[in-house]
Amino acid sequence: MPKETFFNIGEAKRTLITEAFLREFALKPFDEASISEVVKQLGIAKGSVYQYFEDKLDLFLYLLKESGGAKKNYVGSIERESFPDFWVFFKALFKAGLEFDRERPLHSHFLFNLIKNLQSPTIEHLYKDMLSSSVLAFEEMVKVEIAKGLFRNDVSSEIMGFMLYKVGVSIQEQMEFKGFINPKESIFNSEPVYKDKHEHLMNMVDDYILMVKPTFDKN
Amino acid sequence: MPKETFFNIGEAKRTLITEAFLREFALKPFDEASISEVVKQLGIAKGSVYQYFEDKLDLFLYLLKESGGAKKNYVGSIERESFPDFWVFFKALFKAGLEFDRERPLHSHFLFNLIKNLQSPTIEHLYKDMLSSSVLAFEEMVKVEIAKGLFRNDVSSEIMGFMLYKVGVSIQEQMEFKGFINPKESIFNSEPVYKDKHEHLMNMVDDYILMVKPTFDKN
DNA sequence: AAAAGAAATGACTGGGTAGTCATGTAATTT
DNA sequence: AAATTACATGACTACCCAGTCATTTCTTTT
Repeated sequence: MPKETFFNIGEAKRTLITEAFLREFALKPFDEASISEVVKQLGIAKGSVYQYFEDKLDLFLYLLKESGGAKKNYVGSIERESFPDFWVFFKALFKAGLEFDRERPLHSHFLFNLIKNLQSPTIEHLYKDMLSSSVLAFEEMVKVEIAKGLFRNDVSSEIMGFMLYKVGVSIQEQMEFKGFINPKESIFNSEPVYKDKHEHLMNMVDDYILMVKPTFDKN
Repeated sequence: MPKETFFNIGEAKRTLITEAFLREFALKPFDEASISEVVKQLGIAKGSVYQYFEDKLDLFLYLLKESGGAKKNYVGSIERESFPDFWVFFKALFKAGLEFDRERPLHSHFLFNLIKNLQSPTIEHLYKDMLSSSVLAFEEMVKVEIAKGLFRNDVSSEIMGFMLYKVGVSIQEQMEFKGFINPKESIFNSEPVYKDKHEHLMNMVDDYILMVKPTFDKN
């Protein structure tokens, strides 16, 4: 948790600082991200950062919480019950993700790089927790569909949940792999990752759904 | 490429040095891996390393080539033609991977950590190349199956190839995620990652095949 | 206006790193 | 045995970093 100080300095400055660090941690793994460099960019003293935060990890966790919270505002309201079919629901999640990306590009960038970010030895332990919670969420979705009789029940929900999680990640990774999006460049230009690529992504999602439907659906 | 010197110092010493660095790069991302620490472990002078190699990257690339070559000796001989069915072939690849892991644990460790390893900013450019070649290999496999009329042709081979690659990776990741294997610990104990877990992995492979077959197979 | 409190500062500590190079030692050739 | 070549060494350079803290500057309260 940041110190009191950080919330007393006024929103304008707080935002400026937050955004600069979001950028830094979106570009580099935790251990490579440099506080010294960011304060140079910001034109503030390094000591100030330690008036606001306990240490580097505290700062990182703050950014993580902020970004996660911001994304929840977009994705959190989407409920399975509002959709007739899991895959329409699945698409809606991506659609919401795109809105998040458009309106909160820096938070989006930060979360985009999170998986790579967490590989740093110093915060390895966080990785397992994050992964677990993500995978578990997908596992729960799978269980619901199985209970509804819509997903097959001859494969364990653990494996299906993990696979479903991987499908979600793969879609984004393939967008990057194929050069349709360029996260690093987007951060540099302060643009959303999926700027002008909304349709492109949704098409990719459609392709993936078409492909993996038979792996999950009953019959 | 290592310098001449490295091949003049005798196999025993060369192996010792190689293995120590394989361990280091198996444990840490490129930028975190420390030459200083390894030479301390080895009890040799740091300067010696720079008699053998141009720089850190040269050393890393040597290890990469060695490990890749070693793995090819196990996996390279397996040909699709020898199997009636793609999935039997797919299983055979994993089976060969297990032999490699058993007999060349250090190389196996190194390659296991490679994906994480390559996230380091310094060698990011290598990442794309490595990923490309892996994905392309799977894409080619998919194309062959489509041509044979065994895989569906209503999804692009690019997406299917990428997915197939991801399936392979996911199997290993889930083994780790579920705690069935523990790479870090295995390195520490100088044991194969899949020691006593061959059957376990092959069962996981079977589960995955059962699950994803409908995504790839025609009908 | 004076005093008290809050925030900003940057030099400094202690730690780490990759890579260099002049010097020393060992092995090989003459 | 002398000369030459090959390898080994570790102190040293030049650079990073996170985090500290006494001091100064600004802001608010008295």
